[in-house]
Amino acid sequence: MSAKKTSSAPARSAKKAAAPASAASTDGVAPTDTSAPADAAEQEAQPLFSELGLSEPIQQAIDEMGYRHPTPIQAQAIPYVLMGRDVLGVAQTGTGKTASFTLPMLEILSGSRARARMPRSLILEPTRELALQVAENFVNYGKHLKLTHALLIGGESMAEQKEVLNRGVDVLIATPGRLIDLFERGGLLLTQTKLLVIDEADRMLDMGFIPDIEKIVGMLSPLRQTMFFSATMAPEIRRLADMFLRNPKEITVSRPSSVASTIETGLAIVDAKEKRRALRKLLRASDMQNAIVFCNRKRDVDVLCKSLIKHGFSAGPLHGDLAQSLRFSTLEAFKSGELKILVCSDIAARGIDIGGLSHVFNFDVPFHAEDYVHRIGRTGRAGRTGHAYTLATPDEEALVQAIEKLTGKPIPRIEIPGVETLEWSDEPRAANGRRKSARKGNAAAPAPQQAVPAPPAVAEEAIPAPRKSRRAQGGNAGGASTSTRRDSGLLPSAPDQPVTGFGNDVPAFMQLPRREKSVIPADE
DNA sequence: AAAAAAT
Repeated sequence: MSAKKTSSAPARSAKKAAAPASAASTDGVAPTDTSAPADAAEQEAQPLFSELGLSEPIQQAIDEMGYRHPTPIQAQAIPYVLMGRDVLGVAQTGTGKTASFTLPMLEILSGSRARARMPRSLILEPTRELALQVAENFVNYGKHLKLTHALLIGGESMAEQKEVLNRGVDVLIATPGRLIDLFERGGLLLTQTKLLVIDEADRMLDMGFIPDIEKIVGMLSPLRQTMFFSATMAPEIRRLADMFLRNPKEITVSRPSSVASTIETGLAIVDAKEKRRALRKLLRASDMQNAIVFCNRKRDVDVLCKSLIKHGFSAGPLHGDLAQSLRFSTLEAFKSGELKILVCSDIAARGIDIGGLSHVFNFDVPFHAEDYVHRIGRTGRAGRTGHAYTLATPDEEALVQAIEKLTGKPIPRIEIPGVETLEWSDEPRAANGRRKSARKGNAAAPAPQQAVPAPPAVAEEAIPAPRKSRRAQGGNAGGASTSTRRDSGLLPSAPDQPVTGFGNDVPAFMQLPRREKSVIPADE
């Protein structure tokens, strides 16, 4: 999204506060070579939006937003989407991914009008914030078109959303939960939805949304065009793509800039009780424009944010337990520059695109190493130098090692003046407590299972046996009328299926419920 | 362990 991003920052700054317009590559497109000077001849060689086949109203909106050159994923994906092809995009936020589907979708949809309750296109996003971001994109690029959109997300009045749906929308942007909810209440028909976007598929997977997504895709016509985006192509994601897409054009774009070259990192080991003070020192020491501070827990977000405000910082909280209206207004205030510090959970670790972020602070070391990469990836975009500092406590060596192993390089240790720097502790720490319960589990598991009277092999065969015998009964010509009726209602068919195994004569002990669960001592 | 998403 470098073209989009770099020009969106000044656009915002015009509205509100000062975003540093220091970017060397202000008009930059291909982020692959950030060191190259913005040479005039080179610029000529870059593709132009006007060559992509978008119609006048859309082109005009692009012009007005100050973009001339598409990013690599935009240049590659837009023509294929316009052709009606499915697209599999391996790209993350920061590459211009969103516009690579919103622009051609607007083009395709601009031909006709929506009908009541039947959205013509659907975009699935993992978080509400991302859904809002996509909606903004539609508003911006679609301002010279008469297309309607609806944002279908949780935490907001359903009545209003239903109202909009009833009038008919061209674009439906949704998080999975609310969409399914509304569908099940009958407020929505997806049979006419011929364009589908599944965004951030890898994150949907992490968040356990895939069953929901499968359900939603099942509501759509198989005669649809699908665009599927993911930052990674793990085997599981590949499997999903194969399931949802037909003959897709696969487009892979690399990260806008390598993390290493544009992000200056640092890590300080401090006492847990000193973390808030250490963070304040860091915040005051750095020439910070705006910063995100990540915490691992929602309640720590609240506590830390309050503390920062008390110490005179311009800070606002963001996590999933806050009211939706507050989530959006806080994010807006941060984007506009009104708020300098966003204290948040991992809700904002991925995807959210905030231009010109100068600093990221990890108040806690993230539990998963990949989250570290996602978190610090919020800064150092578009060729600018970003800063990412992490506070660790002495017992978090393992977490930090995991990060350093993943990124392939150590995080330079830093000292914070006035705060004592500690060493990693060599105490076995929490592992002790866990080993205790593990031992308990290991010792408990085999013994009670052997205590179950029937050997497992027999017990498993015993399960289908009663069903078979009942089925055989139902097939009996002169069976009792009541049981015949009941059985014919319960059992699918094949009354003449041959009786196997024990037939009607099932030994009584085998019909007893299996007991092994109750045998395991409940001492946890 | 935590976070996200439906009420």
